Amino acid sequence: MAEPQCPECGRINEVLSRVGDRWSVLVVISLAQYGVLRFNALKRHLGISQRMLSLTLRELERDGLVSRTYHPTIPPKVEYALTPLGESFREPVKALGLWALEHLPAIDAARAEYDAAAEAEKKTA
Amino acid sequence: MAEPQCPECGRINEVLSRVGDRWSVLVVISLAQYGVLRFNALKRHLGISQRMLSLTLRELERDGLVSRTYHPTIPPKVEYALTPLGESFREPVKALGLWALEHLPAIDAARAEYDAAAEAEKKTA
DNA sequence: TATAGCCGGTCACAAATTTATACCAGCCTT
DNA sequence: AAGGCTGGTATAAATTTGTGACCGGCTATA
Repeated sequence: MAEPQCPECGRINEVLSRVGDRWSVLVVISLAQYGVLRFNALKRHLGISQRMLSLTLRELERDGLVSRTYHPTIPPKVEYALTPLGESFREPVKALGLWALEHLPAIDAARAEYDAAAEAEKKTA
Repeated sequence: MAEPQCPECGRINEVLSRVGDRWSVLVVISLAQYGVLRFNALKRHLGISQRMLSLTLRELERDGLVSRTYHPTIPPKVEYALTPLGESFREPVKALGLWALEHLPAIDAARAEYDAAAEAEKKTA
């Protein structure tokens, strides 16, 4: 892949490839909603595999969006919460989520139409 | 992967997995900025591979966010632009892009700190 | 007392996705 | 005649993602 002509695109790309994947977005949404969540609570809530949750949380922690607190109780607890940087990510993420929920029907309709047209095309050919 | 306990997460996940990947976001940002762009202009602008641009544009077209106009001139031209649905996606995407540009330094700093701590940890162990 | 389960992970492996590379046909410039 | 531009596609390699088993330490159930 060549370098982008547009340097901003490179930088946006860079940060989106870090925190822009859908698991990260969903983790941030969930933490924003509940404040604090434990590992397995997140896992059940999102329907994510242990491995991906583990990786996603470590990356989010590394990027400073999420804090990890280990409680050496019995049984041990690990709590995850948003940092101030993570909180600042809530706004754009919320906007994205709302748009997603609002326009999902329109997208589904567009998809169906496109697929129907493609199908008709195929029969013509 | 199990079903999510949270049905909203499932639906947000669904739509984000369609239009939430970073190439789609960057294409929308670019089209929002320039209005109309040709295939190779987008390619050079974003630094994306031909294949991924081709796939991304076809998905965006299928989901009704982008329109594709073929001009059978010599040499042939293919122009891409945002549809009204795509236009409505500008706002949340712009918020995301701005957040990305604004907080990239903070993320880089958090990363550096995390990595330094991990490095120190390793030496201790 | 065995057996099973929750806790927060990790490990090895398989499957899916992304990327790089080469190629296509048609026309234009050098 | 050689190479470049147009908008792509085909193939293969590299990377990312997901699956299932396993870990030690504890507890509740039968």
